[in-house]
Amino acid sequence: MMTIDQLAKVFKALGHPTRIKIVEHLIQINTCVCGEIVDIFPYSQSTISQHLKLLKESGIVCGEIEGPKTYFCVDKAVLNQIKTYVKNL
Amino acid sequence: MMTIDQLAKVFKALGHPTRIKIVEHLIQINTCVCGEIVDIFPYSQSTISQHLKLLKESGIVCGEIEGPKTYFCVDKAVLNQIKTYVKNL
DNA sequence: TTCCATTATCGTTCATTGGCGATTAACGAT
DNA sequence: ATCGTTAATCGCCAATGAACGATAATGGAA
Repeated sequence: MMTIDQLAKVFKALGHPTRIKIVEHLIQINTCVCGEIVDIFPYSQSTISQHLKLLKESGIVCGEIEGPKTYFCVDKAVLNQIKTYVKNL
Repeated sequence: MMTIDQLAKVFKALGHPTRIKIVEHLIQINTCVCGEIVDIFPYSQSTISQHLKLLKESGIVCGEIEGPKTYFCVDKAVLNQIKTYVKNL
């Protein structure tokens, strides 16, 4: 089970339109690199990188460094815990 | 359907442990006044009032003024929309 | 090894948040 | 009409967030 603090962190991470859209995109295409997200959104590379960092720190997203690239994806386990929590509210 | 911005607002409102607990409490007891919440949490009346204001502005909570008191409750319609959204993620 | 591509981090700026005490506003009861 | 109860608002402060450009760091390719 997630603690309230962990839950709050994830909700906080989702509390920004751009980050919601990033998560939706990650779910759709399963995995992608930072640059691809930068291309989609009208924000600078550093801003997107910062959003991804927040999402990672909350646990909802994980990133695997592979060479010079980092592959980001949604952590299904965490997502499922969020789903379960919200369902039982 | 809710817009991404509305969703983000609700998630942001839930992005604080105290506010999550307030919402959980409101769901359990259906409706209650501000003072009752102040009694439960170790924060001042003004702080709790501010949290409730944020929750109201996000739409997840509504408050009905009745005399000197305000009765707060969770907006089931909004909650259900959140549930639906999260389920379909 | 030198260059390019990719991402992370730093430093800055402005706005927002979270907490508090004090004050104000609104209403009921005396 | 005054007083007590209840909640909202104000002003303050320290901390965090969101955006940016610039810089650093890493690894592949030439």
